[in-house]
Amino acid sequence: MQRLDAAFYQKYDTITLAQRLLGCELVHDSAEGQTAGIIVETEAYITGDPACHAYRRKTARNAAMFGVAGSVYVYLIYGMYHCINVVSAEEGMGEAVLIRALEPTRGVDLMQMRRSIKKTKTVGGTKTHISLKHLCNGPAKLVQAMGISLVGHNATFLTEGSLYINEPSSSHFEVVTTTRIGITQGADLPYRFYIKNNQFVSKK
DNA sequence: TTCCGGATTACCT
DNA sequence: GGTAATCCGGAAA
Repeated sequence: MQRLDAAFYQKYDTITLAQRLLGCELVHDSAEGQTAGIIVETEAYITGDPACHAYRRKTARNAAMFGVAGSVYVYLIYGMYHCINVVSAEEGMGEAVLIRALEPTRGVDLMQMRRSIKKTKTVGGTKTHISLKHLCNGPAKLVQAMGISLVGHNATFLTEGSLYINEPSSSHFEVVTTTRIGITQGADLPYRFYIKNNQFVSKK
C-alpha cells in the first residue's frame, strides 16, 4: 500500500485523473483513529465548465482550487455540509476532482460514530444507526464519516500530512461514464465516473 | 443592499 | 417522492 505522490497528481489531466482515482483508497489518520475507504465515484470540474467553482474568478472560497495538483479543496455547500475535491492540472488552472462516494474499508466504527445523527424531534434525542451502505455514499456523507473539515483540511496536501490517498490495490473493474449530479449548468457534460456494479455509489 | 440559488442530506408522507 | 434546514457568493438594482 503506497501513498500517491505529487507526480501522480501532475501526470494526468483532470478528466483522466477523475477516472484513475477510482479504486484508490482515501485515508485519514486522525487523533480519534484511522478511517479509510475505496473511492468508487468521482466528478471532474474543469476550465471553461460553468459548473466549476473556479469558472468566474478566484475568491477566498475557491482559492485552494487554484493550488498545485494533489492539494485539497474543501467547501461549504447548502450552508450545512462540506465536500472534498482533489486539486488537479497545473497550478493556477482551477480544476479539481470531486470525491462523491467511498466503499468503507477501515475505521468503520469511528465512521459510524461521526455519522450518527441525533433526532432532535424525539424528546431526549435518540441516535440512528447508519448502515454500511449509507455511511459514505454521498460527497457530504464521506466528509463527515472521514472527519474532514474546512479549517482542518482545505488547502492541505495529500502528498504529506494525515489525509492522503493510497494507490489502488485492484483495478479489476469497469468504469461507467455519465453526467454529474445536482448541477444545472453543464448538466449534459459526461464528467461523472463510477465503478460499475458497486453498491456504495451514491446514485446509479 | 437585497435576493436567489446552490457539486446535499435526512426525514416525513 | 417532496421539502426543510441553513450559509455564502454572485447578480441585480
